Parts: sequence; structure tokens; C-alpha cells
Amino acid sequence: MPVAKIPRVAALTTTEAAVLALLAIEGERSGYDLLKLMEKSIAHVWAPARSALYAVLPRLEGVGLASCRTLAQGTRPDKRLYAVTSAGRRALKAWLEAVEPRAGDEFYLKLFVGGLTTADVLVDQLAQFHADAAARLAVYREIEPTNTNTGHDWYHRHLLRLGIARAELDLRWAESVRRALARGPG
Amino acid sequence: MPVAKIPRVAALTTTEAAVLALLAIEGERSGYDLLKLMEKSIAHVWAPARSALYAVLPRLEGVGLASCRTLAQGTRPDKRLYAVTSAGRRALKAWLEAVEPRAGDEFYLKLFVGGLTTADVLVDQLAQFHADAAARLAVYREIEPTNTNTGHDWYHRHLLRLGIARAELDLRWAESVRRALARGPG
DNA sequence: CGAGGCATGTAAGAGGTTACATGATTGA
DNA sequence: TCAATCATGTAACCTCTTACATGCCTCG
Repeated sequence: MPVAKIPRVAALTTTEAAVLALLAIEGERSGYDLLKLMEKSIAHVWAPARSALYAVLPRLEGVGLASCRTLAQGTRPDKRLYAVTSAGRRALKAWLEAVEPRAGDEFYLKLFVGGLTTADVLVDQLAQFHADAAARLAVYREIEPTNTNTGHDWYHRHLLRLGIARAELDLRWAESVRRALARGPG
Repeated sequence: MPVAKIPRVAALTTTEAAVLALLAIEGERSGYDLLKLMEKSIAHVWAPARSALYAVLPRLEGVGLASCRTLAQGTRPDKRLYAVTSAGRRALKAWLEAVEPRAGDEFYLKLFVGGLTTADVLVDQLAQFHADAAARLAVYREIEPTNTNTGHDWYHRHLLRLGIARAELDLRWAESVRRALARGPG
């Protein structure tokens, strides 16, 4: 008996996730609306080009993660209003819950739209972020005593200092956010 | 009278610069050699895929920034040994001296191979890095008082804290490196 | 009457990535 | 005998960027 094929929806790209998340938060919007909303919020964490946004919206509609209706405006150009579908919400949930090492900006984006998920999920994401920083710190600590501080090592030493300070900062920050989440957001 | 056309050599990509810099530091090497060297040094700052390295070397040779000779080895596969040409050194110099805002990883790479240039150049690069961090900090400081700490703002607040702490760290670090450069490297 | 907002897209190209492809030698 | 090291590349694809293209309305 053949195993039922679960339609594995391809994972969202960061841009797709950002758009879906913004639609989920703000409700039905046009590409133009989203651009303006992004500028003063999510752009600090993820800022796709205008053309990327306009490319991603029809794609999301094509795979059923967003719906679209065209709003004819008398004088102005037509608007295409997009909204997240239930499949879109499911994809967004899967994206938010997927924990990946060295997620980089994707992690910041998840925290930025943290209101769309639960504290549990965010604690897991944060634990990974913490582990990543700890791993980096361990690597740097191991390199440190081998640095001679002469020749090219002189320059490497400064970068090493920055890497260590950054990693330590990240560790402290992750801890503090974890505690805040434990006390409960909002 | 037509103005003499200065052959504007296209700016180096980060990967090209990393490879040229490594060749400049280590001398004549094969792609395979470079890969191993990268792993335990420059990779912390810039880590291209293996295939990217093997693609970039013939390209550098094609535009005259690197030279290549094939070394037939009895038992092992042939080696292609690359070296920086004088045009390559000039391109590298131009890359090192070009100051760009929000250079990101490219800045770290320049400092990593700082031994290939002068303290003056690095001070300029550092000044830009400092200015970038200051600009970020200013933006965050402006956002801070508008944050309500409720709803989605609760999450944004934590990211804001991280952004501010990072920017402050970067400012202090840039200052300390600048002072160290003033005392003279090596 | 000109700048800027409203509103959507296309085309070309940059700059990577992963997976595929090959094959001998050496050390455990 | 099996995995790792030596050694180089190709092919397909992904994702995003910049620049091009269009056209009306509104406000100063």
C-alpha cells in the first residue's frame, strides 16, 4: 500500500514570511500599503526591494497562501488587496515554529512578529539563538590564546575582541528576554 | 578631442577581494590550498562555497588580476597555482581604500586583511563604521520613546534594546581600535 | 507647472547555493 | 576494505537587486 503523500508545502522564504506576517497583523492590504507599513516598522529587521514585494504577492496567491481581490477605484489606479488564507496561517505557524541554527535575520523577524505565536515557541527560538552565541563564543575563546598579536594577528585580535563582546552581549540579552517571556508578554 | 577612456575595472565582489587578499598574503596557491587556508582564518569573516572559489579563480585570471600556471604532479591530479598580478594588487588597493556606508561584512574583511594597507586607510574605514553605528543608534533612540510596550510593541522593545546595546558596543569598539591604530599596529 | 504621491508591474543581471561528476592515493 | 584526503570543476537553481516602464491626480 503506497504511503499517502503529504503535500509538503515548500518552506517560506524570509520575504514571503515577512509579507504573510504583516498581512496577518494588519489585515487585508495592497502591495503599496504594505510597502508603507514596512518602512516604519519591519524594515529595521527585513527590508525587501519594492519589486520583490510586488513579485511575492502574486506568488503567495498562486500557491494559495494569500487571497486577492481587485478593487477598482474611480480615479486612482486599481488596487489589489491581499489577505492571508487559512493555508497561509498554517504556513506562517510552521515558519514561526521551525527552529534553525544560525537563523540570523530570520530570528529577529520571528521575534518582531512574536505576537503571532506563543511564548513557548519564542523561548525555543531564543534558546537556539543563545546556543548559537555560546558556540561562537567557544570558538573565539579557543582561537584567542593562539593569537600572537603580531603581523596579521594584530588585526585579527581586534575582530576577535568584537566577536567575543558581541557574543557575550547576545547571551545576556537572550537570557533577559527569556526571563521576560517567562513573566509573560503584554 | 575625445577624452581618453580610462579602463574602468569593475569593482571587486567580496569573494573576489577575499581571494585576492589571501593570495596576496600567502603567495602562489591552488584553489584547494586556499580552501584549507580559508577554513582556519578568513572564514570567520567571509566564507564562500567551494564551488564559488573554483569559479572565481579563472575569472580573476581572465581579467588579468591573477596569473595561473599548471603544475603537473605525477600521481596526484594537476594543480593550478594562482598568484596576484600587479593589476590584481592595484584592484585590491582600490577595494581596500573604497569607503562605503553600511559595508557590513566587507568592512570586517578589510580589517581582517588590514596588514595589506596603511593605518590611514583603516582609520577612514573605521570612521565610516563608527558613523554607521551612530546613525543606527540615533534612529533607535528616536523610536524608543514612541514604543508603548504593549501588543506587538512589547516584542519590538526587546529588539530595540538589542539594537541599542549593539550600536553602543560598536561605537566603543571602533573608538578603541582607532586609538590602537594611532599608537601604530605591530 | 512641476514635484511628489498613488499604484502596479517587467527585464536583466548579480552573486551566490546545493548537488552532481570524477578518480587516484593513503592511512586505519 | 572503507573513509578521508587530494584535486577540479559543471549545472541547475534561488533570491534578491537595480533600472526600466506607465500614467493619472493633487497640492503648492
